[in-house]
Amino acid sequence: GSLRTALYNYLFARHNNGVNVLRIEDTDRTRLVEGAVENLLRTMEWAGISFDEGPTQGGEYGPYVQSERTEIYRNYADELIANNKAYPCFCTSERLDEVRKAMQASGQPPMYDRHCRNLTHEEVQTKKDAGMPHVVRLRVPLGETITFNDLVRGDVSFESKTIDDQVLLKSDGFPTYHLANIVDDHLMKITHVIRGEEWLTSTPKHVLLYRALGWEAEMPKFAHLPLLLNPDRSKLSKRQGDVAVEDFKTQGYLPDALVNFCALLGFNPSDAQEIYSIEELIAAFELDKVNKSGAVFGREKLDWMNSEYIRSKTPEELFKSVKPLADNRGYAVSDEYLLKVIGLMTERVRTLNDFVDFAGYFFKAPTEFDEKSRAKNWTEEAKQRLADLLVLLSASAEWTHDSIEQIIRAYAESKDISAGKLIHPLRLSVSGVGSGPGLFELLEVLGKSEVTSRISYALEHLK
RNA sequence: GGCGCGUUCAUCUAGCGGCUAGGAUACCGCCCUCUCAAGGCGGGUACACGGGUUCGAUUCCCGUACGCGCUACCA
Repeated sequence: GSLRTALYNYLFARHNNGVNVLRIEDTDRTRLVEGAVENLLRTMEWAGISFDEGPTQGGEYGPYVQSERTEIYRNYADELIANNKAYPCFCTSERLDEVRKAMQASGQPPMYDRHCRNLTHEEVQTKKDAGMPHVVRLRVPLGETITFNDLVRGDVSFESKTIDDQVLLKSDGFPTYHLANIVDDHLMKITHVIRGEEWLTSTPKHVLLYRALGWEAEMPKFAHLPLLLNPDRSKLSKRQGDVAVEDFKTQGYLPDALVNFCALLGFNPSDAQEIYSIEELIAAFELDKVNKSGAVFGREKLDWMNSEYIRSKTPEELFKSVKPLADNRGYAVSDEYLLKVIGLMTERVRTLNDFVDFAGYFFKAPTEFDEKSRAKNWTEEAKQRLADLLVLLSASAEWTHDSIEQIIRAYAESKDISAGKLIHPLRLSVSGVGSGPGLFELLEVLGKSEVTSRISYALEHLK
């Protein structure tokens, strides 16, 4: 989901010759994860999403990491209090919990009861002097209708009485998302905020904040993207399978394919084309072509698209991605050999991993054999013929798919049987499975000595 | 519960008052064929429901149902 959001921001910025800004919103100290930023940066780079301003590239409006900007937020919080737009709140989280429970029990929406909203200066001072921890809350005006225009959804309205007196500054001195976001968007001269739909109901709070700070005129435009959904239509989450971007990488998906696929989840340039280069996506991207309803992240179409991208590449291009996978599995083969395997398998795989997982027989002689094919093809008669063929193949001076085919077809003709009667058992004996690339090509790539030894092994061990 | 957003094939979607409702994935069948894959051809499946507005609604309006999101000192 985050990848898709980042992608749309990127596409929108590039389409409009704008500036794509990366800001690290790390204001929750309880959820800090070691290396998360580096991981994010790596992921974005892999996906081909670049930024013009941010923690690594810098920019006019830095720092781009919120935890380095706490002073700024505190100053604005103070300003808001001074202007009576916000107020300190000394309620403990225990009290807040009780209030919420009580309201829920009586059928009320669980909101803050605004207990500290009207504290006098003296009361505030006394509590501060006593060292009581406090937060800063937005003084939400009562009885107003807040309307804003969303670039995806049109006008959206909320009644201010349904909006909580949002916490802006936490008791640890860090801002919440709401304060930090508005302050930074303003200071960094953000023109467009493109984010997930889960933020839609927070937006009136943000509008109120812009007003309270006197910035409403320069408020950015909002675009709330439809959510990406699990197959059960709940918000896409890691709890239901591997959906972190790194997981797709390790599962052998090409970044271009993932990006292409994600781009088309919620956006469509409105013709029949499915495969889009990033340049085409940038050229076609318009916010008003973005859908309003959530999209199920379906794996089948991604698989298809990935196979399309794989097929569009040459063996040489695929080599550098496949080689490490082969190495990882301990398959010590020459580059030349691996290149040939890739050539034979390209149109049969859906992911990069399939090159090595799906066709292990290229790297290791089979010791187990597909039962279905065995039952069907491994007859006494077939074994007899394979023994003959083994002799013929061993005697062959040439070893190309053409020469192999000639030998096999000639033998079939001499026995007055169809070539299939030889091909199927032969495939089973050398690959252990009943399907795969054309047999003659397969035998050529495997090489003469490997083929003859595998046939011998099968003849001896396969009953 | 409250508030908000949404609703075209199983899935991703096209459609922006008049179409036999189009494409893609998946699925099924046929062709090709040594198998698989690819490719070619063909097939089935959708406008949530009820009211309006209109000569005419998938399209505009209202309601209902359903789904999802938010409702934290998380983002």
